[in-house]
Amino acid sequence: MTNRPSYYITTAIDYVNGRPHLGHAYEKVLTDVLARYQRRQGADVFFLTGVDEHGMKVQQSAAKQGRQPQEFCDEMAGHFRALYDRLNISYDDFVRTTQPRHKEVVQKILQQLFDAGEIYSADYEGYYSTRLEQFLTEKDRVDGKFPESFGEVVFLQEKNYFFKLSQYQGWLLEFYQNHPDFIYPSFRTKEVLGALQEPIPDLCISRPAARLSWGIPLPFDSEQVTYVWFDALVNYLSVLGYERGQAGGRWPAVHVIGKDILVPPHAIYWPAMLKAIGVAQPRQLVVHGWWTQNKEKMSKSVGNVVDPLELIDLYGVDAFRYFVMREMALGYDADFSEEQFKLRYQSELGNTLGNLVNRSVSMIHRYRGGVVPSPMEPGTEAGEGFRRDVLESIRVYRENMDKLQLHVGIMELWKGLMRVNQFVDETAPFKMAKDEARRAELDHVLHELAAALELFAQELQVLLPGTALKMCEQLGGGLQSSISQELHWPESVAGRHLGQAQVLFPRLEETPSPKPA
RNA sequence: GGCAGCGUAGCUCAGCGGUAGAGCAGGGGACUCAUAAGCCCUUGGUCACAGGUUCAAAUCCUGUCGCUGCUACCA
Repeated sequence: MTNRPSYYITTAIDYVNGRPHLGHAYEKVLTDVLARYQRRQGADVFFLTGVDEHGMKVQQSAAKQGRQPQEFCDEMAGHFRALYDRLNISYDDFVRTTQPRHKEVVQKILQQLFDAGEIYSADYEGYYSTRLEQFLTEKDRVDGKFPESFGEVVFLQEKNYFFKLSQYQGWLLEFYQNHPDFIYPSFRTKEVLGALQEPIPDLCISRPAARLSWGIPLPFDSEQVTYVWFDALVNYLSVLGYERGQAGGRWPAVHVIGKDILVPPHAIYWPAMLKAIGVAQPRQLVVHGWWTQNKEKMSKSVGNVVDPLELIDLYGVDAFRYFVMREMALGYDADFSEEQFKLRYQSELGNTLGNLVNRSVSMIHRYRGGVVPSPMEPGTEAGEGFRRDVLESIRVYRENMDKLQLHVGIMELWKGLMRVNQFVDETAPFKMAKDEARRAELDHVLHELAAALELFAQELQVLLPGTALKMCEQLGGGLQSSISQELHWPESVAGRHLGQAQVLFPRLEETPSPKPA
């Protein structure tokens, strides 16, 4: 047993029908940063990500390639997992909806609800497009006819199962009125409340197995397979284990999702489902926005989809993590442009951070043989000011992280780094080095530099885990997995033997023009 | 149509009741430890527009315009 607070955080599970893109990568980095941040705060973090593998599109894609759905899923899941490993995502578990542990929980929940009379069967009839594999509504008609794009349209009558969602409308309304901070950013709550103004119909949760075979069979009707939400959403519970009304010990979760799956799935279906099975509501929904590319919507048809792997190959994992966290205000949309990426890389990572580490480590090597000297006794007013400014930037960074204002927090941290660069110039250790009489002063300045960098390295392991590790190697120390309550100036760096100076973020070469040898 | 978010320096954004801010980009300067990096100074905004509340409004209220998004009986 531990007395550390539990923190269960999840990403949306990605649908394996397509390759992962920038949006997928962003969401996982975001969740990873929050998870790592909480771990440093001392929380007992459990971080879940994974993939959604059932459904018509997967069934069709597999068939198109003449393969079994499971085989197809195995390959696609591999792509996602490979990307997340590449991104240094510190997930504790990777769920796949085709895993037995998941199917078992889905069936338990369906059976529980069926037994409780929360699920009923009904016949549905309507026009159905065989080409799109979906039912059509009257508004799909153009001039009284279904357009050519639907292909053959037939009138179908079939049996389906429904979840009594409509009876939770009043409860949902009240829930959101009483929990204005359940969704971050809170303005999204208004969208949910808006949706709840209209009557919500019961939720169809099944498909005849004859039409859709790639899914989890209903435990009470083998002719039917459950459809989308009772499969996908349940992943959040299934990895924790579930017995009637009893979620695993790490529940409730913080769900990180995109704005596209807030209403209705995560804001309406999921709370109602949890309520129906007697499980507590999630702790919070963190809803992020979308990336555009040079102000245009990213889409496969426009051909402006950004491949995260390409960027990582070119600039490194940490540069990618930095950019997506720094550029997007959590909850809002942001624009992706490689120009902007390069600017931030060069200026903020290369110059402000990388060069600072490099110049500091180099000076300690050059002037003190790579051993961090001891500071002077009670610092001067100016020296105290430096410490105070650095600590303040970290304090404000954390304050903003706590409020999920990640990009603001990062800006604050960089203000601190700039303060250190400023310190180098105002104390000019390279001038002190030429004057033997200023030996103690130089010792002090070099110590303060190492101490400041030590502080930043420890903070940066959340955002830039690889870089933080490199910084620690150069500083002759190691990463601390969790933080102490009070921020304090690390005098313990005195006496450390530094590692070799190494460039963290190499300058980007100009447009490669062939140079004569 | 309903609702929401945004509209602050060339660009990206912070500020959200008390004399307009940061980073980048542009211009100038002093330095040399360092990835021709860093530091200092500087150009640049009637805080979309119009009303209102207030001793005082980017900051609160109303309206207008612009951009974006969500939503309008897919079982």
